[in-house]
Amino acid sequence: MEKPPPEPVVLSSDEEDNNAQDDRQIILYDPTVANGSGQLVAVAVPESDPNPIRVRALPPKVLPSVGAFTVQCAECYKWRLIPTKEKYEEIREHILEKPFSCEIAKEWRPEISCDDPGDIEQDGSRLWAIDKPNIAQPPPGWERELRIRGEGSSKFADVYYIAPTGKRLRSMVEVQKYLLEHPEYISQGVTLSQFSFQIPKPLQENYVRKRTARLTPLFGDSNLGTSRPTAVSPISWAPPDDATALQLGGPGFSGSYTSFDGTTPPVKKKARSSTQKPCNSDPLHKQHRFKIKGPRLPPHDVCDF
DNA sequence: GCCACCGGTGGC
DNA sequence: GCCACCGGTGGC
Repeated sequence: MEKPPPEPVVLSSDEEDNNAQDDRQIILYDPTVANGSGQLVAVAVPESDPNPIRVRALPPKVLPSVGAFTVQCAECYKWRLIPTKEKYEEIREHILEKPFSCEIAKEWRPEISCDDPGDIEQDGSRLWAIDKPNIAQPPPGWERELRIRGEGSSKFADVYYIAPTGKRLRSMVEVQKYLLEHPEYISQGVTLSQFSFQIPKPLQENYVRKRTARLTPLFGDSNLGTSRPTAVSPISWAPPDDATALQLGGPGFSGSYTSFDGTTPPVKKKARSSTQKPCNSDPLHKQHRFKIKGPRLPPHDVCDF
């Protein structure tokens, strides 16, 4: 085959970590747009944090966050960093009809061209995730916020819309309710079509914990209370191994892709004190942390604008 | 008391 | 398997 169909949207994020210089990133690209004109979009650092490189002072939490926005040129396939989140959203909104190219980047980098080296590469130092194309820009005054969850979560990320009043909305249902309660926005022209809670998909397959198998009727079914003593046998599940991670090189990928380093577990797995599961629904995952130990790549700080 | 974050499931 | 939704709670 010739050139792998390019990908559309990419997003990268830096992971902040207090004591570890773990800068992974998330980059998103959209394979669905692979119809010839591929382009990738990357996420840029939120204006609030002009200094993405540095780690926030105290947050003990430390979650990965979007560190940069990038988009792939449909012609040369190189990644171009997008200067702002707004610009990124603008590009992403029409990425299908209007593929991105280095030409467009001239808007903020007059000198740039396909002859220049890419701004960023997939080198394993960051997490990459595939963003969805054509997501409407948020209404004026509103902000669409993407929060990356920690590794091992049940979901990769969450999207929130921040209303002009500061109210955070986390689903279409909430948006609709909010709009109904604040007709002024509706009269301003705000509609549901301007919202999308689609989240990007991490390239690293194991970043998100697989959903625990629906009840496996191994030992009778939901036997409330009457759990068999013998029941739990962690063997039933085969953890993925490095091999899995490698296959990420995936389709349409130029350049090798390495899985993230498994050095610091951003994973927090705190056992929810009160909630004890009826029947050990998920022995495995909680016990053994299967981290992929990839060759830790040399710290490469890519995007830092 | 609030809310950022996470888990988990119902429904497709 | 994926996604939308939302309950619960730990930590402030």
